[in-house]
Amino acid sequence: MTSKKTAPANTASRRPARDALLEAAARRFYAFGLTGTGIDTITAEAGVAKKSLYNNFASKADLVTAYLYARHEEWLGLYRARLEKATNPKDRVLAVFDAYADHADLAYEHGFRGCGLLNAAAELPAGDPGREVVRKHKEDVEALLAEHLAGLLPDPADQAALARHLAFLLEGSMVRAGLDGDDNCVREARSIAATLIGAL
Amino acid sequence: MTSKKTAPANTASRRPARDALLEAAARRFYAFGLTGTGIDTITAEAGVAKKSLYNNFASKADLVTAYLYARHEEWLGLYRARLEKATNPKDRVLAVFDAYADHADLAYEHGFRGCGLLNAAAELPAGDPGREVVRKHKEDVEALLAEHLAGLLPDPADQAALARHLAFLLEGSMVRAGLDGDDNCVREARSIAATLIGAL
DNA sequence: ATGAGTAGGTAGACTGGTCTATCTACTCAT
DNA sequence: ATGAGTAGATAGACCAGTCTACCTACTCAT
Repeated sequence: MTSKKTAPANTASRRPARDALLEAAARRFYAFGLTGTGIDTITAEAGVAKKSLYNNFASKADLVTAYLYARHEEWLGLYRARLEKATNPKDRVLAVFDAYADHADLAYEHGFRGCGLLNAAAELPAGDPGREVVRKHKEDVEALLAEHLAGLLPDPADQAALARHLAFLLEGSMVRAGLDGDDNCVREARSIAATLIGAL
Repeated sequence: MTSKKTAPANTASRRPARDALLEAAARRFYAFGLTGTGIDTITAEAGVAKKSLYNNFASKADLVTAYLYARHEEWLGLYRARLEKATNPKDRVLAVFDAYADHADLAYEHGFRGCGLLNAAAELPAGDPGREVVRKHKEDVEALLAEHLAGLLPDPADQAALARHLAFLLEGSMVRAGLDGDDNCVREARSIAATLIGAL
């Protein structure tokens, strides 16, 4: 009775090349930059044929875009996990800061270098569509802050203003954390944010 | 007689290759990144022989380091000009923000892309000495803030804490400004900072 | 159940071009 | 005649991307 798929075992044994590629690309792109990482390095690290890269992605630029989206999703996963544990508006705001710290704490075998999306954007020239993806991500994060602030501040203008303040604070701390190679700055920013919200 | 130098006209007409190189490198590195800019592009834009590059700099990495220091100095110049016009501690703090906005307003023929030092650091791998130069610059900026805050806050611990808060705010706004392509975020951060200081 | 087709994988040669860096040979002002 | 510049050839590594040739697992019609 072949109506039941025996496939799962097989598909598991041969891991889709796309996943291996994306994972290797993420590691290398984060650690050594977009331009600093060659196609051959990625296929070698993924243990995959070069043909497989071009079967799954139209070009290196396409792989870069996929990396950008994957990193955004990765952060969202971290954030959602933190959000579940938050029981009040204040903790939900701080969950955004926690997710950033969590992202910084992921085991980076070649060292922590700050926000991967920002680092990627830094390599892209002014009009590049990839920069737009990153801009969007940062706006999403700010919107999340504003949303949770709605539970603490009645006036939408106040919500937006404080969300912006917190977004700048968080972003700046992440930059400095990347330069330091650890997440201390982000934790400091979290506590500044907590004070700011606590005063409401 | 040749005792009187006719040189000035000559030295002016034949501008030192080093300066032309540094200027071209600054433009290209900022707009297209460190790795994204080749040596040939730089010498061509500088209108200089390749040999002249290697007469004046040991390697491309050496040129990158010179670029990093030059950018730091450029910002310092902008800051000092703003500082001269400030007559009280509050305005001196805000002069730091103004200098960032001024840096953003320099005519970038290929578009504004945020802090050049940060963008450069984003391309350098974790242990690279260039990252240390950038880290140092950001710490200097924070120290400047703390220094001016001393005229507003008696407790050194309070000065340091607020300096950090303002430094994160400023840095984060610069990042977002770079993503947007204009300096609006930095101006917003300045006004948030003004409110924060005004409340003292 | 078998056998052909299909989808997606492997290894690696190859093209055309770019990268950093070195080097030769010439010019010119002091 | 020396030092700093010019133009440009050259070396050797590396780049993105294409391509041939082969392999393996799964699907499905017979």
